Amino acid sequence: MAKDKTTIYDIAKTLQVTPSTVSRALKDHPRISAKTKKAVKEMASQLNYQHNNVAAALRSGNTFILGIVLPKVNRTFFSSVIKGVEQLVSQANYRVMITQSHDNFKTEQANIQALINAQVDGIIASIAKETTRYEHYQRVIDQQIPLILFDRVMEISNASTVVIDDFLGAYEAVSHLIEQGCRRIVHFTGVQSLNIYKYRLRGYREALEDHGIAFDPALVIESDMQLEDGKQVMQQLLDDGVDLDAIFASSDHSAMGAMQVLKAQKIRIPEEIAIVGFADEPFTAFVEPGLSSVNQKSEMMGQIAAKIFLEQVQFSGGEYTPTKTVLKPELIIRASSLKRQ
Amino acid sequence: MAKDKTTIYDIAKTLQVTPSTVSRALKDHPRISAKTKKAVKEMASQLNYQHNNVAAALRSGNTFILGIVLPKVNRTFFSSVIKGVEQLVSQANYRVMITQSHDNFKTEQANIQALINAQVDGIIASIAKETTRYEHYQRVIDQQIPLILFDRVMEISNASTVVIDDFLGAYEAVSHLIEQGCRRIVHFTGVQSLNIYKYRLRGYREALEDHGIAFDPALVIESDMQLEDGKQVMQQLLDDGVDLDAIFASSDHSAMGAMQVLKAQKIRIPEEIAIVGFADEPFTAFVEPGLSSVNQKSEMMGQIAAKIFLEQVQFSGGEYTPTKTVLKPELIIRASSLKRQ
DNA sequence: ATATATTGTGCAACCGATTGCACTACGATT
DNA sequence: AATCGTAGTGCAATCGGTTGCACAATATAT
Repeated sequence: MAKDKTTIYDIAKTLQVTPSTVSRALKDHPRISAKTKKAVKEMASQLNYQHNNVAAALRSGNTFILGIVLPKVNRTFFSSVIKGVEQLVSQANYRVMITQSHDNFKTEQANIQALINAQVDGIIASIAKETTRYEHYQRVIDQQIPLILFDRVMEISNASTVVIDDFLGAYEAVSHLIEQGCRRIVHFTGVQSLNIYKYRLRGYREALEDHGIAFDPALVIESDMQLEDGKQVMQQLLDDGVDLDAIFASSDHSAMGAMQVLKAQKIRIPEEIAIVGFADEPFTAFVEPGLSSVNQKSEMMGQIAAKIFLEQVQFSGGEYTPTKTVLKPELIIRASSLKRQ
Repeated sequence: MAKDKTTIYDIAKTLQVTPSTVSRALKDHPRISAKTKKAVKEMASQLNYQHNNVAAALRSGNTFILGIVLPKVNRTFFSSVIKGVEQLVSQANYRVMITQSHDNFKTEQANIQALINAQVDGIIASIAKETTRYEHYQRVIDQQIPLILFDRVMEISNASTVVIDDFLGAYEAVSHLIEQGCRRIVHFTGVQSLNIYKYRLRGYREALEDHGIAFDPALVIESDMQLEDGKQVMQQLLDDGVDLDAIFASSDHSAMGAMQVLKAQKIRIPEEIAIVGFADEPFTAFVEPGLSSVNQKSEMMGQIAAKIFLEQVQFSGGEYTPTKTVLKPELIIRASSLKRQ
């Protein structure tokens, strides 16, 4: 029946001590006697006291909230990153505030601003597809808030980054296709303002050239990389009669779209056209044939981002030097690209 | 180069006015002259002023944060609900703080507690599988924080609820299977402490009986409803030589697991065994054959939950009467359950 | 027994915005 | 000319913990 919220003043009054003592007792301050602590804690639970983080944050300057900005939470990659982040920061009593940009620039800006206003102790972000400017991220830095970018990153001074080696992931995927005997490999790529798509394209190109296959710009198709885009692009390729024997898609969803079109046309996968996606979404294992893909070490990415945050926030002296981490991706080979056993 | 954060005091000082005026000017208080407002706003942006929500929240009592507690964000159902919630509350300037219980009771408790401590203005939650007690939710009510439960709900006085008619969803799914000629329909169900599984089981049973088919408890199998569980259960059914011609699974993942086992065994779907899942996850459309499923109106559920929250929070007078909303699910029929055209 | 640590608690300022109330000035009303 | 209304701003308390510093009491060292 706790109608009015109880404060440390209420506890202090009934116990005939000062609020400072109550505050310290609740936080297990070493200078408070065991007896007082016990009394305070008992009274606190008796009065149904709930610690007010807002008041504490105002005075202490720490909200113990870590802000996260990413395109969409329902993408397995991003939700795994969140999981990794949560695992680490929760041990340090931080809470996570997740926001989605839905790949929209304005929304991303608004989210960042909201997190700044909320006085979060740090921000971990992966930038939206539409984003090409970064004043909002600069503002984070200006406010001395630790900023860690992952996967989709930008060059922002004083921001740390965690990425996988997209070049390598693509290089290995394409090399694998070449080893399977493919020669006319189409590449589905995304908006080139994002580092990830740019580097994967480079990996694709270099793998081809290293294997003596000429790079053909006509085989590189840029789209929004969703399921529908994959379908459309694939249909267009077929309609145009483009000669191809494999697809390396920079997203599993677009690969899936292509796969659906091919299956509808009774074109055999991987015999006629082999496919490799990117992200290793769980559904890649469900579909028929299983979709080969590049695993991005999402959970580890989150853990590392979180670790950097914790280090930076616990780092008191002087200027913190941002770090750049590059993880090694892993090619997962499934039936969609396996021509021979 | 804004090293020290600027406050309304800084603005006040340079403009030779009081902080009260600055505060009002920034919020477009009607009593402040247009000239002053303009001057204040210009100075604010010049000094790179960032509104401190924490201070405002302490004084005003509103954090403008809505807490969300759900099992996992990477389930399409839940992320769609989030989307629905965000759409509505963002218009009212609320922000959302998402937490995941991972279906774990302790984590759920901790999350709720953290949200209470963060002084959120309301909580929207869907309970974890493990949860059977609800003191933590009671605490939310005790603190006068609006509480809205969705999908997986419990009877908590003064909490509003938003659910779909799980009974009906199951009833229609099973009726559909019966119409397709199925008679020995296995039901995959989950932990019975959750309303959703309980009601779906009832719908299953009633549909059978209404069509003159005896309910056979041996055909109802309880599991954790993940992909692996579906596989195991299916394998067990085959090993046991259970006679069945259809499966109605209370989750798409378990249905998918069963599907994988059946396909591996070259058992034809839907000819030999028809399947219907529940949740209408996107992958149900990807797989072969397409998995029939029951759509839960997730986005609408989120919107309604948000609407209730906003109404309750804007409701000033007296006691708020909690509402119970029941949405109508929609059976999506795909190839996995379609024996005849 | 005296000097020095150590323990346990209180005092009071503070974090930064909000807001009810008071007050001035000036135009409108009668 | 006196009264009233209203626009525009200031005053000061407040939200609820936190924390540096002070200080008394007790413990330890010399």
